[in-house]
Amino acid sequence: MGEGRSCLADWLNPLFKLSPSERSMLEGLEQSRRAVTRGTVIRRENEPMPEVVIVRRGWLYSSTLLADGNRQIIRFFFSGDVAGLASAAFGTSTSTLVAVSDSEICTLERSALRKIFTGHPRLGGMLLVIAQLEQVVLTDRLAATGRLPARARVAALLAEIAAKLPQEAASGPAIIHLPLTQEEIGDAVGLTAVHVNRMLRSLAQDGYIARENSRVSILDEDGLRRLGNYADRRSEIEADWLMERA
Amino acid sequence: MGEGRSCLADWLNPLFKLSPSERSMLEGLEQSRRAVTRGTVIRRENEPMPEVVIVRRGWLYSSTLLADGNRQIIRFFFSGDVAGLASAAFGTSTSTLVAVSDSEICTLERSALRKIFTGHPRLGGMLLVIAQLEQVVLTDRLAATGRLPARARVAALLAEIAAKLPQEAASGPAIIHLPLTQEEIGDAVGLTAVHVNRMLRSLAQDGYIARENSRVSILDEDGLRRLGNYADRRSEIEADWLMERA
DNA sequence: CGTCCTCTTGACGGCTTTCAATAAAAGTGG
DNA sequence: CCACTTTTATTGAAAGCCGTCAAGAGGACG
Repeated sequence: MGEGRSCLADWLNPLFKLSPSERSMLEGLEQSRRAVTRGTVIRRENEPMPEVVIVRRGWLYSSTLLADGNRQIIRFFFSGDVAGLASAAFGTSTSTLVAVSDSEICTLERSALRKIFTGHPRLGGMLLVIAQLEQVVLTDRLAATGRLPARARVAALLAEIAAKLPQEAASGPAIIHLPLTQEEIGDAVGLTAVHVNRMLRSLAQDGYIARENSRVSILDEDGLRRLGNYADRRSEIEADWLMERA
Repeated sequence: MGEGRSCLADWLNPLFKLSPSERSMLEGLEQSRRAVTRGTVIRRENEPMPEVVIVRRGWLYSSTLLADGNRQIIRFFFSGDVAGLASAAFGTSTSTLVAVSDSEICTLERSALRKIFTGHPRLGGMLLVIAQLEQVVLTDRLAATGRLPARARVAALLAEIAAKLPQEAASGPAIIHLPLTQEEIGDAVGLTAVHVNRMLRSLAQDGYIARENSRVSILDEDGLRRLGNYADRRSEIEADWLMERA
């Protein structure tokens, strides 16, 4: 990772080979860091949202409330992810943003977007690429929610989290710390907490995972991916039209 | 609509007041028009996709296949919608694109994106705004699929189509021509064709709609919207950071 | 130590799917 | 334009998945 001063730059660089000026632009923008503790509500649905949020460290989710009071968790955000790009199009937040773990975020004024697009068109294009990646991931989630049975949906969620959450390097099976309640998992995949519990038990019985408190060992990551129809979309990005520096 | 030579420009102009040079740029890009008949597969999943597709007239949908053979219809595209922006980020199509009705589309080379971002940064920003709008709409669909019962999901779909499909101007209730099979409707909202049939009947019995063959009369559009938790996101766009011309 | 939240498990019920059969509509070839 | 075939729509019955309700256990926190 190189411990850059901009984690968005660290996220983009492997894909696009940022120029020094592009990198320094991003570093200049990611000024206002803020630490948030687990459970903190960073942004509430329908509140004014003047800034874009970038995750430096930790883990967030965004959710929305339906008229009947049900909640749907839209997606999770990990280190380097841009969490509030919707503010590019809407003045108010379209979803509630909550910290899953203790995290560090930084914010980026909307006006900075204009600077990016005018001063560094190629960075603007990258923002579009990011948006498209997010859209395809959302699409995968929609397909899973609409067409897969409960157990597969839970498997898909675990596969995604296992793939994106930085692991403590270790030899044995990957162990992820899951500070999500089963109700939150249910809100993410469209199930009740009770049924999430049953599906987790079922996945454990079949040897896909093992559980102890809020730690989950991923015993068969490939199996989870197959079950949940999971694809790593980030590795499929191919934006050659962006590669020539303008 | 003004019958401009670029329907993307017609789509954008009410929101952003395009400059003459921006408009002429878009008109220059939308060269290769093509007529497609109902049912035509414009792009197939995982095929190379070198272009962005814009809908000039008619109506498309995009879908994806899961490993178990199930299909999920992702979304519908209407006049002015940009159907293949994902090609900005991926070299291959992430979904299959099919014409619902006889339609006219035009395509835009990927290399044109670079011209847009470098020559007209503000247009680049608009593309990002479009992407965000699409994402929020997708989010609404995910919430409906994950959290609403069958009847409400069908209502949401009808509400969306009624809102976006250009109506034949008439005095009575809006009548939409629905050349979708009930299986396709089911693939869009995550239900079987059989159950879609029952839900349509139920909606008709309760006076929300009336049906005759493939025509659906929308008798209570507000009611459908309430049932389906439908929101017109396009009207919520607020991208003032884009308004100053660069 | 008590309270609250979360997890766990069982029993039951309802919504949705599956299976099946018929009717209606649309497409095809003569 | 008419038989013929294929697809789509419709409806009923039965089964299954998931939600609801309920009760108890285990932890976290004050």
